[in-house]
Amino acid sequence: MFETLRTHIFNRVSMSEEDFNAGTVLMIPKKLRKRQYLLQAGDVCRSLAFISKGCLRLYSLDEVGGEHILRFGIEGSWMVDVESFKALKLANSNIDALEDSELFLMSYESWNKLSVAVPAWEHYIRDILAEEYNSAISRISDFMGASAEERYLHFLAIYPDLFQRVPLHQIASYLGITPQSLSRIRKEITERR
Amino acid sequence: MFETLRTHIFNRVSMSEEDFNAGTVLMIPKKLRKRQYLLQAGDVCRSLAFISKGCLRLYSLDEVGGEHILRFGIEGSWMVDVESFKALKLANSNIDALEDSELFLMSYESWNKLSVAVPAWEHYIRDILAEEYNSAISRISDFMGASAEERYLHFLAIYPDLFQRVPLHQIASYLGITPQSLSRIRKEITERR
DNA sequence: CGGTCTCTTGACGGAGTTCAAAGCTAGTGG
DNA sequence: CCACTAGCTTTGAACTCCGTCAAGAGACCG
Repeated sequence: MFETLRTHIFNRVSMSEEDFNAGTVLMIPKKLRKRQYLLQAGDVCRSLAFISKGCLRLYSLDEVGGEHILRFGIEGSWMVDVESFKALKLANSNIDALEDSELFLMSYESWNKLSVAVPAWEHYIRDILAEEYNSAISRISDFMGASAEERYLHFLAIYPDLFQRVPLHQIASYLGITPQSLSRIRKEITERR
Repeated sequence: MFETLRTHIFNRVSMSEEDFNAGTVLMIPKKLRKRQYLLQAGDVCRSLAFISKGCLRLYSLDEVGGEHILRFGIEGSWMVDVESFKALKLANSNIDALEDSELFLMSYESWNKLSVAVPAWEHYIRDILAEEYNSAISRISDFMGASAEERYLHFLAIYPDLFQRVPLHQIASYLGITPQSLSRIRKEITERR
């Protein structure tokens, strides 16, 4: 049941089997259907979510209703609106499922207890946060120095199978370009080889 | 001596005076002159740096030698190459001073001891990391949805006095545009009022 | 002073957007 | 099981923001 999570943790930090179980007993399984919200802007993000199967996106809306995908989450990654979860503030972002998905939720309260009781879990989550921070930084770096085509190629490197799983216009949104532009970039790439 | 740091911490987490001191005794003061490196790409980032006075920048270089400023740090903020510090890897980024600056350094070893011994410090740093993560996310959001002018206005809102302290071309680099474009944007803004 | 660093302005070009239309695909209900 | 519709993708044409190249004017410091 927790195999994906076990692998994810043990690859990163050393943790005893008991410590691992101390965390997993606090987790609640949840299934999400395609298009179903995990979090809607205006609500409070009360849980950390580990994705054991499927694909989610975190996105915000601009003044004219356009969606900006800030992050994809696939099996083996965590999803949370950090800003909202940290202080139980109202969220500015939305999280929904791009495929039927299976999650394990850990509530704010459970997480606070766990992080005090089991330092290994605190370290694990801090590690994840640092990783996410780094990938955010390299994405900023990408926006500053790379063309849309280069960003698309980086995306393919980071999420090798995602372009076959999610619609093109979602990927375009993640890259910060229009679907039309991404369509042309794809054409350009295939024509070159 | 540690007044800026004291304010910064006590605004964020509750911490006893003893816990606070347990951290500050581990910190080493350091002065940096304008243009002096705190970290050079290829070295390892072995310290967290709290800026009590001055201004630093963290930047990377692209293939053609262009500088991309990923972050400014002013008095009351922390500077570190997270990727390098986390696992003592070789850094891809540079950190240097834009003004004569005063720092307090906490070494990797000190930080590890402290975070185990004093959970309040661990929470504090985790909090900072989450804040930085959020500001990285909102910067990405900016690159996706906002024009260069809007990004400049956001920059002014976040760093109200920085545009008087650092050269225009550094700000342009932070915004991901050329100095020429920023010059024109500024002109445009002043002409409109 | 003289050189380096910084900022401004102009002309031109290109990457990506916007608007519009049409073809394609997949899901849904009759 | 087919037909229909909504969502997705592609393509074209015109336009726009910003980058590039180039030149010159201040400002600061040794």
